Amino acid sequence: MLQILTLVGDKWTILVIGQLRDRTLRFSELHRVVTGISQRMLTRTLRQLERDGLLTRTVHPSVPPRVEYALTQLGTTLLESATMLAAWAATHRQEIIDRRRRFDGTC
Amino acid sequence: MLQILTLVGDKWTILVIGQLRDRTLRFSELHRVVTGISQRMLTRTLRQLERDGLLTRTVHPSVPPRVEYALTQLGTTLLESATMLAAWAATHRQEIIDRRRRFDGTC
DNA sequence: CTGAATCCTATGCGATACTG
DNA sequence: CAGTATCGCATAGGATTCAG
Repeated sequence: MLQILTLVGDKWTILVIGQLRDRTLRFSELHRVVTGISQRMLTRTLRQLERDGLLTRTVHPSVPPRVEYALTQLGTTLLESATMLAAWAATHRQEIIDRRRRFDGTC
Repeated sequence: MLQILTLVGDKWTILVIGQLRDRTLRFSELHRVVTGISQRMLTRTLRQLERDGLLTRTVHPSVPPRVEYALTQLGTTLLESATMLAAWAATHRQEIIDRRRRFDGTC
């Protein structure tokens, strides 16, 4: 249970599946659109998501190699749930930032 | 935005606010009901949640000291959103565990 | 009881270099 | 192109000790 929530809380997980919302992307394309992610972390994140059945990894045997990642239906449902949380975050973002500033000021 | 999602993804955050869903708890009570949390992490988690306005910290000047923690309305809305995600996790928990096992087996 | 401060270890993760 | 392997630093976090 905690492992599942930890999955969602992971910074890169959300960003990766967010990029795959309605399209298929190659490794290099993901590397480009997920700003700031290292090759290492992208690989690891994709492996875990594949392992959990949230996305599929399709290898097209060609030269150069071509690997495409796409959300599964399970991954899509997770994205939808996570989107709700993102909506909460977006709604209260400024409020929280303000509180933080005030809290830090009163120390 | 990411900082907000990271907040939710944090292991202890969810467990702590979950315990405060419908009641006020003292530091020592939280320490007892949030299984496995160290004193250090409980303190830090509570500070951050207070800083972000998700809970209130009330000190009753007495001997021995008595400090009570309670969710704010903002904290309650977060808990509700997080609960939706927890519902997703609960629903698909077994499925994910199975997929993991199968994935690990085919290596 | 409710913390704050210190120490110490494990791990996370970026950077870099190498492979099919 | 799509990774794997290795190194090295920074940070997280547990254990312990001290304080109001």
